[in-house]
This record gives sequence, structure tokens and C-alpha cells, in this order.
Amino acid sequence: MKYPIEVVRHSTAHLAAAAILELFPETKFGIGPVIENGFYYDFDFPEGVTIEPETLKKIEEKMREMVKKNLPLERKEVSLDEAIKIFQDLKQDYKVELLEDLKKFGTTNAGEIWGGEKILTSSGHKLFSERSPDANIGVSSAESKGAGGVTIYTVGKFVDLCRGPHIASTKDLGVFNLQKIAGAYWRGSEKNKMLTRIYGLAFGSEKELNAHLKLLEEAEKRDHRVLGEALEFFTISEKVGKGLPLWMPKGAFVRRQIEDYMYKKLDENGYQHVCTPHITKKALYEMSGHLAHYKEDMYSPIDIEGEEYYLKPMNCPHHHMIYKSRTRSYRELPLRLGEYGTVYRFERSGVLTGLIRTRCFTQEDAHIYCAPKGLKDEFKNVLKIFKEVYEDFKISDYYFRLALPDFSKKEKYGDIEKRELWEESAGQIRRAMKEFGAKYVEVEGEAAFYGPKIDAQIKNVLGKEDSIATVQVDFYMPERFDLTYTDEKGKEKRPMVIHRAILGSFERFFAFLLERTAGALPAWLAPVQVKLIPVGNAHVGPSEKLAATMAEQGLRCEIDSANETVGYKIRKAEKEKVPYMLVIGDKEAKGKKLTVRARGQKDTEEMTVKKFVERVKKDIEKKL
RNA sequence: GCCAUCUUAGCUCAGCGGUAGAGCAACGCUUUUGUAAAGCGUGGGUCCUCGGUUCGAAUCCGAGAGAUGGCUCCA
Repeated sequence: MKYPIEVVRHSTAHLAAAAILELFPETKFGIGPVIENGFYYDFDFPEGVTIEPETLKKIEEKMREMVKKNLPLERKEVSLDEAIKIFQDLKQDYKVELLEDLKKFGTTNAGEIWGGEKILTSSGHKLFSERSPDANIGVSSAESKGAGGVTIYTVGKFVDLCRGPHIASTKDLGVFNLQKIAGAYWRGSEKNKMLTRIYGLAFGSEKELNAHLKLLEEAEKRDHRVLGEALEFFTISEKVGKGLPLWMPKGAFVRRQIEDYMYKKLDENGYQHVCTPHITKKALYEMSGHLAHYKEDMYSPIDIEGEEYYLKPMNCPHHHMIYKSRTRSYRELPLRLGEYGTVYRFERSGVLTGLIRTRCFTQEDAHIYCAPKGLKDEFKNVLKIFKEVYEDFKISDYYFRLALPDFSKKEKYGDIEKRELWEESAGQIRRAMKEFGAKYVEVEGEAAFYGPKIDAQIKNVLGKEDSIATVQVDFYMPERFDLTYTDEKGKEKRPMVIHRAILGSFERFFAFLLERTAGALPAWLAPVQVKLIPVGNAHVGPSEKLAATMAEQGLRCEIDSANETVGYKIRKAEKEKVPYMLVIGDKEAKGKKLTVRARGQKDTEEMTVKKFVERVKKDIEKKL
């Protein structure tokens, strides 16, 4: 009988747990859901047991042994109280805790069971972020609400609380392997004990598993940290400090290209750019409320002549001070202030990754001050720029997450007196998104403390989701900073603020760009667009002349005059991901035509210098 | 920050109690090259750091730093 792959994966998770129970009988079990490509299971191993990569092999062996035995997976329906008794007898504390919560809350909605808090979604970094853990708790609402019962599954000695369905016998399992070991907090809360999570892959066939392993291998080659080093884009020095990348000449060049592109785009859309300092007096962050909300994530203050100064963690307060520098008229709105603002945030050591999470980074930031009734249109304008920019960077598979507040989180969202404003602005965002035709989902409890936001979600090469950009509405700051404008009737009015970062930060955006292109940046961004490869010393001179001609046309050329073979230089240029390679020898000297090799393509093409220059220019223009 | 693993030349890695190795890169010489690696040679290392065990530590033990994969977090 053929089972859906999810069922097979879930049953494999049970088998892994069963094998672990055989090997380490004292183990306590957390939960073990299906995830993309496989499953994981959280275990609390007995004291003294550490799971090493070697142990994984042993567990796998045990699993295979059990598969051979054709063990049945038996389903049983029991009442809640019976279930609690069963797991108490088995000393499975975590399962008992789940069941008792289930009993207390009277529902099987995982979100509600989960510490009594609603979890509609989880952070964008997780695989399968939308999948709530309730699949593993194993009770369907109908079952539990009606009869107060749950289902349990048994395989070998291992009994688990599980909704199922499962395969009938271990012989129906597919291919699997235990992939990696990680730590994970029980119920996802750092206040709880950290359990050992074992990740496994499970597929229907050997072929699918191998294909997936191959994909992982490919993805590793596209890792922006590997490419960044190989292509000399950036480096991170232990002496400088973790999370503090150094942009090397080539990386800085690409960044400048992106910056210039964005300046132009923003100029066209009525933005004005500003520059603000990197340290600021404490009072400004008290005024903004950031100190109250984010002190933990800011660096310790610096004492300057007896006064406390902070490294700036965001640009908003500075922009607000620019707004406030004089009275503003309704005629000036919407006022769009942009800045490539470098900010410093105390990211915990464990979260730093290459250019994706750093402690110092530069946001492509802007704040738009507009009349409340103009919010929707401004929002649409941001979406428009967003679309154009992402099209130019050939990024199409993104979507937005509309983050709304969860008023039960009082410490974050404060009192609910602003509820109307929240709802009104969320409504305007929603309308803007709908009218613009943007793809989005809504999530509760993830809004900033000052207003709803949309995050652009993008997938990395491994399919892992990350936020790349953000647009946020803010109705707290205008009040805190007492921002005003004079309306048509001469009355003082409160503007609304939109924070927006279309590229997010240059660091993160560049990291994604590298991964997507595998380092083969489009011609308009490539630090070197054309590599000239002279055949022997005799052709170095003519190559220089040709390079000069092309440079006049605005092309970025480099000559490889090293004492090496043509093959070697081609290989080198390919590894450097240069878009075009020109071998210059006798043939070119005589025939007046260039032999053009495009990056990644074995076949060459002959064309005149004029035609070649046109072609590269066209690439640049079309951003190919 | 937490759990696990890792750290040897610029890079990728071998060595795993007897005092340091390879390939690539760099540099020099020879060769003057036709589309993904020419040949020979040279230099390069507090084996992450600090303690401990030992006659002797890159190797074993402890602490710290950094990296990787997860978890929590991300204005």
C-alpha cells in the first residue's frame, strides 16, 4: 500500500523514537513533527548521554533492524485520563504535560495548548513556519472535544500520543537517514529546558533522497559566505570582531552600484536623502521609546563629558528630528527622507551569520511623513517601487507578511486605547495591498510596538525563509516626537510615518543576491565585465589598446597578462564569474572580429568590437 | 544567550603522544601558450589562546575565543 510521504515521514519519526527508546530506555520524549523533506524529534536524554554524530549511526542501525522485523504501528483510542495515566506510568513527563494542558484548555488547538498563548505563526526563519506543532500532539478537535479522548500509537515498546495516521507496518517505510543534531527549547521557550533535537530526512525512494542530498551540496556552494570569500567581496576578521564584516574592493564596488541604482530610483520617486550621526544622546532614545523597548539590543552607552551617548540602532529618531527642525506645511507632504543609514545592534552571538545577521549594517532606509488620509496611496507608491526594484534584480518569488498586533501582549503593545488607529491603518495597508495586487499573508502578534508592518519574505537557496525588507506604519512616533504639519485651514495636524527599507540592508540584500546568482552577478553589477586574455606576450599590447577602447564605452575590462596558458586564464576568469571573456590572438588581429565567450558557456561567438560593445551595453541596460 | 560539533600554511584538508605534511594559491625561473589547471623550484605555520597531565602535547584534560548547524531573538 502506498502512503502519502508525510505519513511515511511521520512514521519514520516514531521509528526513530522507538529506536532511541531501545538504546536509551530512560529517554523522555518531546514532540516529533513532519517537516520539509523529513522530520525531527525532540528528546530529553538521560543524564550523561550525549548524542554525537557517531550515535546517530547507531540509532540508524537500530532503526533498520526494527524495519526488518516488520513491526506494526498500532492505533488505540483512549480517554484523556487514561492517556495521562499511561504516560505517567511510562514516566513521560512531557507527554503528560501536553495532555494536562489539553485537558485544562479543552481544545487541541496547538497554539492554545502551547503555553496558553496563541501561535498563529512563528518567525520567518523557520522551516515550515506555518505548520503548527499540533500535528504531533495528535488529537483532532473532534476527537478531543467530543469524547475527551485521544489516540495513541505504539511501535515496539514506544508509545506516543499522536493523531496519526501512520503506516501499518515498518516495512512500509521509505528511505531515511538521521541528518543532524541540534538543541531546541521545550515548547520553543527559552525559559524551558533545552532538549536534543534530531533531524532526519525521509523520502519515498533512494533516488529522491540522493537528489535531495545533491541539492544540499549545490546549495552549500552557493553559500554567500563561501562565495564572498572566493570572489573577494567581503571578509570577517576575528581581530575586528564577530558580526562586523569588512567590504573588500570588489564587494564595495557592487555595493556602490546598488547604492547608485537606488539613489536614482528614489530621486525619481520624490525622495530626499539625508545623513545622520552614528552616536546620539540618551534622551533621543528615551523620547522615541526605543530605550524602553530595545535597550537589551543596543550597545552600552559611551560616556562623553559626563553624558551618555548610544550607538544608533535605527535611523528613525534622527529623521524625525530633521522633520521637526522647522514647521511643516501640508504642501510639503508626503515628505520622504531617505538615508543609507549605518546602524549598530547587539545581535546575540549565536544568531550572527555572514552578511545576513551582523552587528553593524547599513539600511536602505527612509521615512515618509504623510497626512493620515494619504497613507494608502503612499503605501502603494512604496509597493510600486518595491516591484520595480525587485524586477530589476530578477527577484520574483517573494511575498509579504502583514504583521498585526496581539493585544494580549500588553508589554509590547501597551494599552488598547490606540486600537482604532491600529485597525484603521491595518485596513489602509490591506487595501493598498489588495489594490496593488500584492501577495500577502496576515500574522498576529508580530507587529512592531509602534504599528503594523509588512515584511517581504524571500526564500534562500535551501528554501529557508527570511525577511529581506520591511514597510511599517507608525502612529506612535509622531506623537512622541510631537510631529506636526499645518493643514489647508491653518490647523496643526499630526502626520503619519511610514518606515520603509526596500532593499532591507545592503549586507543582507547582497548576501541574497550572491546566493541567487551563485556569484555570477549580472553585467551591470559585476566588478569586471570583460576579461581580455592575450595569447602570449605578443598580444598584450593590442589587448591593452582594445581594453582602452571598450573602457571609453563605459565597459569594465581587465587584462590577464599572466605568464599562463589560455586554458588556465579561461578557468580563472570562469571562477571569477566574469560575464565575458575575450581571447586575443593572431586570429583576432587578422580577422578584425572578436571571439566572445560568455560566462558558463563553452561555445564561443564571433562578432565585431562594435557589436560586442553593443551587446554588453544591452545586457547592462536590461540588467541581465 | 542556549544545545551540539568544529578550529593545523592565504584556501581545502591529512597527521591524533616522539617535535609539521599534501593539493591549490603566492613568489622565482623555464615555456609564449587558442577557450576550465604547462613544467621545475622557493618561501610560508606560537598546529586558535591560556592553563594542566606527561620525560615529551598539534595529538590527552580544563577554561576562554572564534566558526558551523539548530533553538530563542530580530525596532
